[in-house]
Amino acid sequence: MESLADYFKVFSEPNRLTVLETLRPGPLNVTAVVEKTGLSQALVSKHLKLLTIAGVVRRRPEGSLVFYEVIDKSVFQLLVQARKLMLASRRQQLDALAAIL
Amino acid sequence: MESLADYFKVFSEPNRLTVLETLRPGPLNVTAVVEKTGLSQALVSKHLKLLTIAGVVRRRPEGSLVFYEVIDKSVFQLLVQARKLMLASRRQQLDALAAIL
DNA sequence: TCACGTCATAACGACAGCGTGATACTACAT
DNA sequence: ATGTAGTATCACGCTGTCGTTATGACGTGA
Repeated sequence: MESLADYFKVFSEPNRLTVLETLRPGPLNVTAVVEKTGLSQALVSKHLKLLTIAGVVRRRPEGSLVFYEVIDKSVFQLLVQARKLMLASRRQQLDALAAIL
Repeated sequence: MESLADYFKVFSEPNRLTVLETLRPGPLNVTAVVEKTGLSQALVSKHLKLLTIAGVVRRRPEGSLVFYEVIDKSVFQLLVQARKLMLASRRQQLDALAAIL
């Protein structure tokens, strides 16, 4: 996680966001995430690894299972704020369009 | 701007963030941004176009110049919050490392 | 009209990241 | 020991995007 851009990059992938959302309610092991998301196991593992490296998620082996959980739930605040800005931007664009037409 | 991931993608590029930061104090024309950032003119134009499409920035032609300005300055709030989370994540990682060693 | 400064776009090569299929690794049960 | 379920990783093809160079388009002043 060198730059701020790299940090944003973590959340710039739909499937990765899906995985992250899956962990919102609480810790899950890999297979559970696979089932909830419908993504392939290899892909889920990759995204979880990336989220771990990014420090967003914590890895906790438990027997033969590996549980992942969100370290700081305030990341979801970031998602919320981003979504708000996104929607506001859309409105801005529509207004600009209306001004032209 | 389909998904939330796409919105994050807007801020996941170092040079694009640099351009955006340049516009923080106020509107600038393209050449001014080029000079402040040291990036090539073509590249700056591209990033500005993307930021415009994303609804982050507004394009305002004025004579032979084209000024760009940030529409909603609360995007910088997003950047700040992201940076905080990023730094917190780093601390988490160091703590985890220390626990192992 | 011509030249010039400003900005946008096209075409291209380079590279990173995604998703898949196959395979390795690990813990546990039989 | 062997098998099995769960997880990680490798190798690969593919697509998207980044940055550059070159060129096009537009407005302005001589």
